[in-house]
Amino acid sequence: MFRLFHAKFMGPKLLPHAPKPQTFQLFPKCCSLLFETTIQFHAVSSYPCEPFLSTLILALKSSSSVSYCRVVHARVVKSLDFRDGFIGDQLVTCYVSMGSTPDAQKLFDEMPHKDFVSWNSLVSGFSKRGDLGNCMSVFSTMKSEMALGLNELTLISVISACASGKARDEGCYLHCCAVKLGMELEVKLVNALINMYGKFGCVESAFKLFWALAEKNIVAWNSMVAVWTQNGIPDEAFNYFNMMRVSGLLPDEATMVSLLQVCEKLPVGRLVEAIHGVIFTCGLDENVAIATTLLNLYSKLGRLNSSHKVFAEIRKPDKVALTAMLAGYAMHGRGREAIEFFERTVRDGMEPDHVTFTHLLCACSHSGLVEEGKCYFQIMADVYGVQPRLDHYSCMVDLLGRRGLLNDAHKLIKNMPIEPNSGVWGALLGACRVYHNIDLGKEAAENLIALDPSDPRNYIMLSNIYSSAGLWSDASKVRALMKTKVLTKIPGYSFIEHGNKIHCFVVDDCSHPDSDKIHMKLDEVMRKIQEVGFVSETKSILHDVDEEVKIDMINKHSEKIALAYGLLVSSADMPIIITKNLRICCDCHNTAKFVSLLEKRTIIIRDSKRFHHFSDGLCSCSDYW
DNA sequence: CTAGGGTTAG
Repeated sequence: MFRLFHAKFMGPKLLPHAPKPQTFQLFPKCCSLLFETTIQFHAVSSYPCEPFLSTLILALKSSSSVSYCRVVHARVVKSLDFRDGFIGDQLVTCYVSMGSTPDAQKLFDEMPHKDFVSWNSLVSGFSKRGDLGNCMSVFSTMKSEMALGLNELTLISVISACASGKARDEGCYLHCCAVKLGMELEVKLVNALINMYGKFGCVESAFKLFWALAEKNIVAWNSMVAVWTQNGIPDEAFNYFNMMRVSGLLPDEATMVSLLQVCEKLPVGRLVEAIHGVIFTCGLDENVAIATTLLNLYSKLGRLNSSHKVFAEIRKPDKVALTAMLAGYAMHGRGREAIEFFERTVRDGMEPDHVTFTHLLCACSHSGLVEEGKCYFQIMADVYGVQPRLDHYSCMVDLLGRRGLLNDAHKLIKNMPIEPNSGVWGALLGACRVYHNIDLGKEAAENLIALDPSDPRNYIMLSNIYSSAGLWSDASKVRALMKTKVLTKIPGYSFIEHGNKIHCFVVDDCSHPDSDKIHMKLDEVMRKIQEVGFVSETKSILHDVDEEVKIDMINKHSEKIALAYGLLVSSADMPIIITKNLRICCDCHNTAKFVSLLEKRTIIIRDSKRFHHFSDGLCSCSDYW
């Protein structure tokens, strides 16, 4: 009976139709049924059926159930020995990927004939879970126990673990190992090293390794494009992309994803459109990963409509794509739409995870949907089994803080089961600034400074809090402290794209060729809006100077200059899109509202936090930001 | 019929 089943299931002719692991994932019931059937077959027959078991184990991997793993394990122990080693390796991989380290270690220790694959199953398992400690310790045991020396693939696994774990010393040590073993020209290994050095910020080392490679394949080129991207050097990323094309290689998924990510740092819409074109010519327009990156990028560049279009063309959006769309709504302050989208996709079978909830909560907070946010925070754990992480707490503190529920936010932080990070305290501080709560603001700022004493923004914010309360001497003490630590304020920049160029302005900027015209336009606009009731909001100015001087200072903010330039050069039917590296201030926010009404223009300002769409005197953020 | 992670997406 079993023979028949076995032959039918695994027979060579029918093999292409044999269920793949993914199938089991989709049909958990099928999966468990299959387990039961197998166990029964085994009960009546001791026929060794390794291939069948290995298929089963593949299914196990996607079931993420340790108990199923143990059931199969028990059967294996009963009916087979480990002479082959094959099943044992598979089971080790299973246990490790499920996070059941003791099971994996125990089985591994019991296996009599460990080969490279056995060792590597363990090493790569730990590496994949980001468990650098176990990964390294297994690696060193392996190194001392295996007389044969080390295998290239094992090294690659450990190198990857160091890359994601930011373990510099270990990483350099592994590079030495590789050199010692004469593997410094093996493409796969070198690519892993390039990636690692890129993650460490050692662009130079990555560069040297790449150019020493005799055979530069597509992955090597992609790795270098990624290195430039991750280290914020867009020019070189494009440069390497072009060199890659000259060398005759066709860009693939990874190339395009990295290249698109470079554009995130650049406020250049036109460039994205050009890359979008390349994606089409390379026949990559149906690729989900690329489409997701593109969707995300358009959102970040202020073009939610374009995001929408890209999303609509994804034939079968996966969880990542759906979350990217949700993030788009959140980023643009479309709370209601985000909730509707979330509910709809969950109804259609999406299983939300911690990232999904981060964006959903973020959407609630940016739209002031306090009750909804609280509710989702609750059911996230209760219904979906997603335990709140730091990001979720930041969102919740932000949500409560925006509404002025500062004590609730403070209580939430105090009751956190995990140590709050800068995101959490930063959210509280932001709220304290808006609602002028000095005591809590001080506490938040002090915690922030303790967490990162080298970040100038924390001092600036503390100083801001004191200034807005009129406590000038405290404010100047903080600024003096900054000076002794040689910390300087990050200057604010505003960018605007026009005529194939990016125009960048700082505060009180007069360096633009058309500077005179821009400042005349700015004066004109400010006068116009003051005539219809605009009043300057100078609370955020931290210096102890006369009101008039303050107004003069605030009127020279970089976003106002960029806005004046936008009004000067762009056609009336186009939105004015401005990018700012810091948060927009209250006064500039008000200015944009008035200008959108008086000049009948759509103004989109992307600051370091989010987007503001101004039209008809209103902002999409409903003054929550 | 089967085996071990080079790059990239929320």
